[in-house]
Amino acid sequence: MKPHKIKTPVNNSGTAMQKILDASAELIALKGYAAVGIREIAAKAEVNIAMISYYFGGKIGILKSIMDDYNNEFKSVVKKLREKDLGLEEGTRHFVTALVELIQRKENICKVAMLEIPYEIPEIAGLKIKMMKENSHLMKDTMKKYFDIDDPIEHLIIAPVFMAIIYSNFLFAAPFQKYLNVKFNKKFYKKYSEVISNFALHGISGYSKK
Amino acid sequence: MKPHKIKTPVNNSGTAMQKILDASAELIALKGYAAVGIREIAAKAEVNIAMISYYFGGKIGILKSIMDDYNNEFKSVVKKLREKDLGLEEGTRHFVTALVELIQRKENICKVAMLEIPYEIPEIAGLKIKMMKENSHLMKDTMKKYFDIDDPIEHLIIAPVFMAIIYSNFLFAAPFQKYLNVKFNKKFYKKYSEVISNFALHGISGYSKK
Amino acid sequence: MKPHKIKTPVNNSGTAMQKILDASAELIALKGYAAVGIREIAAKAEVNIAMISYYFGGKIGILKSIMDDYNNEFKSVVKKLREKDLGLEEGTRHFVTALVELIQRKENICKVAMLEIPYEIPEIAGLKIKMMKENSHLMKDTMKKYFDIDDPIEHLIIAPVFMAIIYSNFLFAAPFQKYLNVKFNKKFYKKYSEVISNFALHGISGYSKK
Amino acid sequence: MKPHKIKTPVNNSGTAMQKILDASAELIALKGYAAVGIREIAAKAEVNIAMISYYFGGKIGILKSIMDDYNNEFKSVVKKLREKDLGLEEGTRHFVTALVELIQRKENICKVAMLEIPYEIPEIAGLKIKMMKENSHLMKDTMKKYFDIDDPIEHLIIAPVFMAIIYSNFLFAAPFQKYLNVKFNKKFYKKYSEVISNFALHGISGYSKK
DNA sequence: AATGAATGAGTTTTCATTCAT
DNA sequence: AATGAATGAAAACTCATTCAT
Repeated sequence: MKPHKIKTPVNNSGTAMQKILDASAELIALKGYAAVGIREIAAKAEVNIAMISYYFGGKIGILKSIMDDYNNEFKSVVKKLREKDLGLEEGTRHFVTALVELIQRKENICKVAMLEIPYEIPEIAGLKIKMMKENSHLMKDTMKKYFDIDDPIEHLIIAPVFMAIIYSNFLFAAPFQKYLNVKFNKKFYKKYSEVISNFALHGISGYSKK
Repeated sequence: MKPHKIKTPVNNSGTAMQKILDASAELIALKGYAAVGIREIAAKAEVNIAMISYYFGGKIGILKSIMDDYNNEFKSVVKKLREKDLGLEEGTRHFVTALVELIQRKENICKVAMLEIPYEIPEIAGLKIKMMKENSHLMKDTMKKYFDIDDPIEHLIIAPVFMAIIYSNFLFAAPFQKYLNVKFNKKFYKKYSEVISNFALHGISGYSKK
Repeated sequence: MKPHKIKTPVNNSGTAMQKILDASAELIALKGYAAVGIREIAAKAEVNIAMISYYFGGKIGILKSIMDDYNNEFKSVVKKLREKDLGLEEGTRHFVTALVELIQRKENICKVAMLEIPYEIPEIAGLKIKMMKENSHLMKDTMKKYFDIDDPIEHLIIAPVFMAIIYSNFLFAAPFQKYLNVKFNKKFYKKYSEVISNFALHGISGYSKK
Repeated sequence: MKPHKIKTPVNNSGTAMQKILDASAELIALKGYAAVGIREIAAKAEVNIAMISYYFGGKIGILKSIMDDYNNEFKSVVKKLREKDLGLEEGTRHFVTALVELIQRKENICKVAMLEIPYEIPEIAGLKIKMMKENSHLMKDTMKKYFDIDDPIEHLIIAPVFMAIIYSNFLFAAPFQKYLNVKFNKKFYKKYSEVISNFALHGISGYSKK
């Protein structure tokens, strides 16, 4: 298993490389990594099957690429947020909005990065865990400023709750979009950001410092 | 593809059938349905490969079995809750507690049933959607009693949020249990039920009728 | 790459396993390991392709099996020879005869084991080197009894020379058998043993102790 | 398959062509023709993959080139030897020395030419057989002058024995050089030529005319 | 002369399933 | 009820070659 240097993705969106990434993200988001074959991907992307190995060094390279993409996007969101140094409420609303915007823009990428746990590549699995911990700490620090939460267990509960709320639509509704007679369009996601932010802020308020 | 009547599962837990189900649930929860092979299952369950086709009529039969199991459990939870006819707060706490208890008891079954969308068997996919809609309606009716929510879109947002909160640990923390130096034991899940209930009740309180 | 326990070869010669081994040895002896495909092997052996993975855990397992077979045979030859405790001349003749007999009996196995160096499986490559060293030592000890050879370099030259002589036909003539209008039959190999033995004994005589 | 005229090799050793040949010979000598891919060759030679088809008309062209090179070298050795018209002993020593020198100088070329039998290109396979026969006749004629060998079978045995002796190191020791704690350097090969010559002359002496 | 992208046939391996016993 | 052998299709991947630039 030789290490394949994944060619740096030039996002010229007509590119074979980009077409593969797009097709992959869509299919994997829908069916899961293992259930999608490279033939299917190649067919959807309208490229030759061999291109996948050529560009990504194998099927798993695609997943790696997607994860990297998401990680970069997510880091960028967090970084921008920190620079602004907002208060609790505004900070929460900005965070939610930015994340929802990201989800809208790269829905498939986000879904794949969230749900797939690539045990096959410990390198990525490790990266994912690392990010999770970082976010967990970030959230803990933020919350300590505003809330009376001492129990480490509660932190362990609340950080995932936040992520789950934000991703809720997208985990438990979006997959059934076509059966639900709804369109998850811009307008919807605007509303969504608001409702989610409200819910989160009220939800956490039980702990607010007197 | 002849229709195979799955043998009614006699839950004598030493049974080949039960061993297959247990092994399957664990593996599928971990890796996803498509990523698990029946050889792997047979090996873990310590039964002969051919037994799987024999008992379940094929790999997909296992998934069907798991889904059915979850559905029955979930229906039972809802039924019991309805019989009790509790108020909002107590009702919510009971619901959350019952669901968390179910997750503890049948973690793998729940995870598989939640996350796998078996497009391959429209019959099950349909069933899943049907259940989702039912629950959505149930939740909508309940909420209408207590809250000022008119916008159908908001309902569409809030129902998944509830599910997401309840499953949050389990989606965003449990898979990394061994990396997080935590034990998700009974004590943890007791706390978890409380925190989640509080969060949900506070979260929704923004809409509470004056 | 999971370690596959190669099923213990039951040499019932009608067996799928044996048919695969026979076909493989013949083809690999002719073309070399890398040049032979498992489809070709399966076709010649008249078994299903999947049987190769089933029995040998993959193409490389066949090579391993062949090497093991040869090693056992060779060890058996050496062991028997040692038990007899013969003098130089008789010992040499016996050794050559036994080896030539082995070559006749399992020509393809011998050729493959001699010429293929399975770098892909360090385990076997190592085994091969180990055997080579053992034989080298054995030969050195034997020769010290009868000959005046001190220079370690000369030992390093002479041991391979012996092997080369014995295998000469088989390396530089047998592959062209059909072009040479000869039949390498029993009668030929009887003569061959004699000539080789004579040649070796005379060849080494330059070093004989006065 | 159009006939490709291989560009006449200009042995300027920095040339892409020469780099390909060097890399190929080394790799093929190590692993065998079939086991080596042109990508591997191109990588080692540090040229673009397409260059191989460009210069050699395909992978097989490389092998052809190597074989031709060896054949020319070998013919040159034989020709020079004939011109000198030496006696048995001196002739043998010269022949061995010249061949060993050739092996030293072009080890990989020799090994490839000796061991690879390119059934895929009948043209080369035929050439190889033709050379083999010529050498065989040459040797037979030479030996008839000095030895009492009538039996054609014995000739068939002895010619390969000679080749095998000369190539012995190189077949049964050189591949394991790094495991044997030896350096096969100039000094070694000088000794080697001597020992081999002695061995051959003594070996054949059993047949010497009274 | 030289390159990187692209191709399609080829490779080995794995899959879920079925069969004979 | 239970097994180990066997199957054929499909999986991912690699190959030598060719093309446009």
